[in-house]
Amino acid sequence: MPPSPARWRERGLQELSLRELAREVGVSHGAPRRHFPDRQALLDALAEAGFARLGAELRRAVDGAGEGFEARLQAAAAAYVRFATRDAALLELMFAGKHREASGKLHEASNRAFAVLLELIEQGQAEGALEPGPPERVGLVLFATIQGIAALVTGGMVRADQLDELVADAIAHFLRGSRAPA
Amino acid sequence: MPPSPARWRERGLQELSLRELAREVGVSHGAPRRHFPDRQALLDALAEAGFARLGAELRRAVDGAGEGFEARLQAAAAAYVRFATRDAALLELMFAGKHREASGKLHEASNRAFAVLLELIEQGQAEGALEPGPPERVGLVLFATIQGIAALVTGGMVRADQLDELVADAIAHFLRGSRAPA
DNA sequence: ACCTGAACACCGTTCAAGT
DNA sequence: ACCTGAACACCGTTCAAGT
Repeated sequence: MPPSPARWRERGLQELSLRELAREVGVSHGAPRRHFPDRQALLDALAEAGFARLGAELRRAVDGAGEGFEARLQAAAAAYVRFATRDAALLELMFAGKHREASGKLHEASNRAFAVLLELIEQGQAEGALEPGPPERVGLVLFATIQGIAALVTGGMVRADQLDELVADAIAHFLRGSRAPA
Repeated sequence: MPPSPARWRERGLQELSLRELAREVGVSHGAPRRHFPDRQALLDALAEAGFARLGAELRRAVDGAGEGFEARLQAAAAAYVRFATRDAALLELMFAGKHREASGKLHEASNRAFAVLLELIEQGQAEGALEPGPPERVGLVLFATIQGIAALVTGGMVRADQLDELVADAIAHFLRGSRAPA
């Protein structure tokens, strides 16, 4: 029995088969080659679409969370982790793409998605909740933490229903460590 | 040209081929089946060995860092991230194994490796550097951060030479957030 | 311009047969 | 007990041929 389409979402976009895809669309196995020169090109296109969707979800979360920095940060982190756990295979693909010298268009798509987070960091700095400095650098530990939480969930070390609480804990912990030790 | 064995280490243990492996060892392609019933069994065995090595490296790092909690924590975090970036493909395999209901032996191996970190958390709690509570829970955000940093490096978003500084920053930040707000 | 379908070199897995 | 090698059903990729 071939892996159902749903299996690709939850775990293992790597094992997506071009031939099976073509079969499902009802076209010959050579046809996709006209649109995607090779298998990797298809995966890159999926990753690019993934970044666009991630960016849109982050934007929506931030915009819907009011004006306060902390609420916006919580919302963004929750949205990111939700995306990461719902589409773990896709996120893996998106990161793997960056790793092997992102194809340019892929890199742009990624930058657009992360722009939302950088704006958020800048707001936090303006409000004095985060230390000053280049936003990319200041946000790095924060982003690593969020990404790591997502990894714990997709890795099965944390149950999905503990997710929101863990994210809230992590954000609160992070902000506590960011306050000037005045 | 077949992927060289070195390629498996750095990126993509998933694409390890049983047939190629057998060819390199100079044995027929059916032979490995006697030792590993299927491909996943081989990957599980590799993951199990990976946990054993990770545990040993963590133990060595902690033991070689003196008695102080903070120095030990820094050493353990650095060792973990070093392992994660040097053998990214192996770590991915180790986590993927946990995800699909670890085969028992794999779970045990993982627990042995992480026992080093739990002991460390307990020391931190005893010294008052970390909040009280179940070590598994207290260490979760910390572990997520370390794991996330490793992901940033293997994902190419942070250069390897920035790694040590980033880890030190993250640990310092975390400990600052852990102090009682007295 | 786009699709088809045979062909090639690879897989993992199964299994009868050898020693 | 362990290995061999043919067989089966799958891949990705290439390419001449069709419309």
